[in-house]
Amino acid sequence: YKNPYDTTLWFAFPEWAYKPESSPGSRQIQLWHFILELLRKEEYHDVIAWQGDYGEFVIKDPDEVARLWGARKCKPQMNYDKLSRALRYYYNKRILHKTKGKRFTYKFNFNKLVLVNYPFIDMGSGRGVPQSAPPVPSGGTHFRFPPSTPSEVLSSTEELRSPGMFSSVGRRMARGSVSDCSDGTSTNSELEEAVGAEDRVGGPERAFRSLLPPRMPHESLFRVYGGAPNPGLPRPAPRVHPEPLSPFPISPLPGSGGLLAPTLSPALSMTPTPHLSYTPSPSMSSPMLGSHFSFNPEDMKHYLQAHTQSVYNYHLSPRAFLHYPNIVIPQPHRPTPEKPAAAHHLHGPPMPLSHSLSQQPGGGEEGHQHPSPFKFKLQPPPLGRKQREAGSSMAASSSSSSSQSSSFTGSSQMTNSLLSRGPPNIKVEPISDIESEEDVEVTDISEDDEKNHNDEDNEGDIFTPTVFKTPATPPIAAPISPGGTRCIPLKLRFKRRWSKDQKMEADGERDEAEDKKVRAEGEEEAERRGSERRASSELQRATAQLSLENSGC
DNA sequence: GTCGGAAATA
DNA sequence: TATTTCCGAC
Repeated sequence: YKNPYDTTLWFAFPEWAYKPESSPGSRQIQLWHFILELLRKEEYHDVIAWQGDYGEFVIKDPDEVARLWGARKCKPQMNYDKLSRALRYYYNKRILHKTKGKRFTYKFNFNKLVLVNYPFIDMGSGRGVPQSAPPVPSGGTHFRFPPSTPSEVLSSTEELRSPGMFSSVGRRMARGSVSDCSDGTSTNSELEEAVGAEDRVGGPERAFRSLLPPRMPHESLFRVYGGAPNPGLPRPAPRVHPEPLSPFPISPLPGSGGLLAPTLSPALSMTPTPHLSYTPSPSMSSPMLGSHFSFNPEDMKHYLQAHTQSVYNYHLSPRAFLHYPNIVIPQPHRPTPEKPAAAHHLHGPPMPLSHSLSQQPGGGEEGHQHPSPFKFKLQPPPLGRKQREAGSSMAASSSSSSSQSSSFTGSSQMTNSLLSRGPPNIKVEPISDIESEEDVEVTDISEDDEKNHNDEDNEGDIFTPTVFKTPATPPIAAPISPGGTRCIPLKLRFKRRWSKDQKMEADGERDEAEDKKVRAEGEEEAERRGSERRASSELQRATAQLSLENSGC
């Protein structure tokens, strides 16, 4: 799958990230996205709401949730039994786990998942928000799902147009987003009903508010995630009004940033280099988002605090913190000369750690030349199931480490291994540790572990922020590729690294994905300009297509 | 209520 | 691939 809108910006992301399915606003919304969507809307608080611990939510009205889900998926026969089965599948993926002893209560493994991808997500909009919910968890990588579908784009567009406003119409639409069959076929009636009920529930403010984490000052949040790498640079003031319609306050859509105002994006224009490395998606740089991450001390401070809190909340081991400082924004080794300078600015916020980053301090990669404390690394695409299986077998046979790496850390380890694999095995923490730390509430860790070891890596870790998983002792590995990476263009480097990994991992699919990435990267540079220009047209196109997509069930 | 295997589905 | 569907077990 390729992002039709902007090939340049997503070079660094794993293939899966670009799949429409991974995109919150996409037509093929995934259940967890949907749940998140409901959770952040006040209208549905009677049906499902955050409760208890950070990331924990209760389905107050299972039937209703099922109905909504069924409506969204155009599965009128949906019921809680089925929905819950789908939820249970998330256990293995580590997207969620069950809170034992509490009926209809589940908990997101935000640390690995949502936070990273949706740093802005509202964990408890207001009431009942788990204090523990780390508002800015990972901050991570700024990774955002690229807008894959026109619908997403549309939503983003709408956000711009009517930010924060909830007219009845708006609400309806919002609702529609939640449970919309798109073409309004059979499920509409239900939707309508719900809408009516919901309408009164929350005003615009609420919706708005809900976007922000309860404890995080808006300012800090926005800033934190802002895309302006340079503190000194002017930040686009525009603050985005998160749209209630979209599940995520800031949609990752390129549409928002890349499409709408690509040129404006600070990241792009101002810091070409960094943006390559650390700005995975256009959204980050998008001005409209207004949420640009800045690395200035204040922001960093906020960010760190938030993150720290979240870590503690998760019962993560302090080790996690150790890595923060190490996180570095990946400096794209762009052949470009400017890069170094830009790199400095980015101190990374303690970013997130997320999948895209690596924790290696020394990473040798690049960034290190600079004092900048943070480094980012790109995470390789998650292994596919095929790979998993294959990998497991391979791993078992080929390397001891592989098993662990594959299973457990997907992100962190993978990253390490792939990107900076000096030493072939980078392993780090035993899975058990990790899990215990991560899954604070998980009841069946043991079970999880077993299963997860295999599955986990692939899927669960996909979302996992590296930081959390970061091994206490990151492999210091080989920061630099044998070939004197520094001089080598980013593209080549990645390619080489990946190639290496591939060889080691022998992964067919993955390879392809990686190759694509590589290409994307390459293209990126070449096309970047074009893409920006293209963006507007793309947007239009996307919008136009929206109608088509909406017709579906 | 919850779990998870198995097969079907798109 | 991500559920959806069905269902037996605890």
